[in-house]
Amino acid sequence: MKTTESTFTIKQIADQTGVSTDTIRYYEKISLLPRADRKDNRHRIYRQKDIDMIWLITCLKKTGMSLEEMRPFLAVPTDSDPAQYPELVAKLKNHRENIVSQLASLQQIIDFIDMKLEEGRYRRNDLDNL
Amino acid sequence: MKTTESTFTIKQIADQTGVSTDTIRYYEKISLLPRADRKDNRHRIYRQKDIDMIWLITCLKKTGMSLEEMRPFLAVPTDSDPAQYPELVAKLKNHRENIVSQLASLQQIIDFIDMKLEEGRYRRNDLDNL
DNA sequence: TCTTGACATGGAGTTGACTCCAAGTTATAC
DNA sequence: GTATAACTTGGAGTCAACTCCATGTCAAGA
Repeated sequence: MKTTESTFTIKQIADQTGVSTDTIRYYEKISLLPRADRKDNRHRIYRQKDIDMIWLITCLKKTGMSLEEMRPFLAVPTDSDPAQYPELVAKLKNHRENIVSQLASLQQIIDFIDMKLEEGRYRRNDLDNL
Repeated sequence: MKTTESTFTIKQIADQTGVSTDTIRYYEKISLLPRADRKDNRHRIYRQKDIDMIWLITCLKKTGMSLEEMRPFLAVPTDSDPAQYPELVAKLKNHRENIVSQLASLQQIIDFIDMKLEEGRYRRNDLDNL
């Protein structure tokens, strides 16, 4: 009872994800993305899971992860049992810690911004309170 | 009743902040940091506020902000009234929004990691739940 | 059939952010 | 007084991550 999954062109997923077609092809070239399926005319075709993967890349990028560092994360089959990949589990845990401490830093910056924005009466050593 | 503030060498603040001396000089060269005061022997001297500023740079960098983008943030005198800088207030508000949405994305990744780590029984379409 | 447009490929060029280097200065240790 | 170490400067080199370009293919419309 499998419904036919809708497919997209490279331009369409570029528009959807905000990542340029050149960049998507670049990600494929460096094997960050798997080689996309092709139509008879050699044009790439994409499915929802490809969009998810590009979204994950942009999201990890925002956390300061380099393309090289995120390779192992992208290599996990999305329907797999993580217990099968102990090294990856360690990496995930480690990056989780990085993100958590980053969250704390971000929160501090937001606090600083809020203080700057909302309280003109604090005139001294705002940065000290970071 | 002003106590003499302690000063540091470039090497010392490099060690304290985890930013290399070359990078600190580079930040000064591109005027991201103000020109540091010099001793008689032309060596740079730093104070606590300089360390705070470098800390702020690394923190903003982690939020995905480029060096160029953070210039206006660094230009605020730390003892100033933000109401005097309406453009900066707008930029701060805008970046605050960016960070908040980034926090949400990070939280989603953490949820994804936790799911991967803690629940081997979810075998299908984990990414769909992002 | 000819043109147009969206795609393909390989490779060169660009940009931001360092990172390294050579040559010079100054203070301290021997 | 000379060697060593810690700094100075200007500028060149490196690297990741694109971004652009020339050239070519293919399908559809006039």
